[in-house]
Amino acid sequence: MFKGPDPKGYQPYVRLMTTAEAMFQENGFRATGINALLAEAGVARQTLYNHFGSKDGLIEAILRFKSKKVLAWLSGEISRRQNDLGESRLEALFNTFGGWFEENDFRGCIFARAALEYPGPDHPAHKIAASHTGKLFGFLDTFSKDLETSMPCPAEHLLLLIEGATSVSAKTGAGSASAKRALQAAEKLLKT
Amino acid sequence: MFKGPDPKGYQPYVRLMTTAEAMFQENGFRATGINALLAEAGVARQTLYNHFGSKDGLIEAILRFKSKKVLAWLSGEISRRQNDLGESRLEALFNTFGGWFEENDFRGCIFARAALEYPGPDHPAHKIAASHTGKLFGFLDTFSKDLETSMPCPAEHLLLLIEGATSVSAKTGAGSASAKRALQAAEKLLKT
DNA sequence: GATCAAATAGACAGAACATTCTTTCCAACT
DNA sequence: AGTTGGAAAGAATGTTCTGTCTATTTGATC
Repeated sequence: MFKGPDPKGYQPYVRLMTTAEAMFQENGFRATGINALLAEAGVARQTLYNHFGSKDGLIEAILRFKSKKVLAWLSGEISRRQNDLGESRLEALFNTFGGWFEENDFRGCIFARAALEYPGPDHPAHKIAASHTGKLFGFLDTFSKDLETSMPCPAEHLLLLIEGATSVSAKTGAGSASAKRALQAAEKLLKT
Repeated sequence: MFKGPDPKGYQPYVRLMTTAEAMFQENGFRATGINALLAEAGVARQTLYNHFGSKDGLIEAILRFKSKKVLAWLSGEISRRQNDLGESRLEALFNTFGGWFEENDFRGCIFARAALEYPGPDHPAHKIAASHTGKLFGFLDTFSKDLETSMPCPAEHLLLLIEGATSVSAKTGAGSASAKRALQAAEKLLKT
């Protein structure tokens, strides 16, 4: 195993982040022990505490990181689908989520999990989950500005449909089917 | 503390169930330890294992019990709101959920939590969560039969909106506001 | 070559965890 | 009166958990 300071800069930090992201994603926060995490990442125990202070600190870092990553991925993927696949804006939005649901390692939304594993509204992880939902709403709000429609509050409705599809997929493994239904509903609402 | 066999029949079993329901609801499954649970219920350790075999067994029992309870409560509450408050069927449906979101001890849906705390699709708890979603869909399906509409697949859309509102409320504490939005969307979809 | 910061290995503490076990106790039934 | 079954109480199991501490090693910098 590797020893000494990192020649390339932040390898242990990065390895920690990526494995934590993967393991929290796969099994949840409480179910993922520090020991297993460190073994998987090939990182020393102290390194974790030097960087993050505690397991909770690591969780917060992961959630903050993920929030940015998700929003960036979202707008990128939407553009990509519009350009490469010729999908409409709305199609691209829901199909992006549909594609996510179809991934074979899909285990639900990490922010929903954070909010439910730490249900106290004052818990840092819960707060980040709430804040991410706010940012997603903001994204949908500007997203729906370009959407020519007389729909009264498009972002609210889009958020509901997306969250619903995500939740249903996480529970039943319905995959992209629920995203298709959500798209159907959104299209109907748009034409109002 | 109480001793000996139960004069009224199943008090320890019942106390176990009710406290487990409350504590799993409040803090989650993994976060709720057996010791705290037993202390809160005032029940002996062995009694739990005699009745349920394991903590997982207790969790399964709670989820199965809750599934029936929720569906019964749902139809009861809908009828009540129609009769007592003069709400329409659709209003009653969403306002029932809205009322739930407003409860001060609302911490999200216990089935969503089960599915996310035990994300493996083969885990018993996850399966029960999936099955409950199926039953909720069934309920919405018969519910929407009486709903005169040309809406193509009403139950699917209603499920998406309800799940969405529940998920958003659990994360942001939006309360009944998200239920109102969902109702708004459902009404729009209905008129199609 | 010496120094310094960062990472490693691993022991360790202390708590919490689920589960098993034994013993005691009491109420109901025979 | 004696037996039985369910429950209580709590000790003991072994595991896992987070977090701390120490000592060592490494690579980069001066």
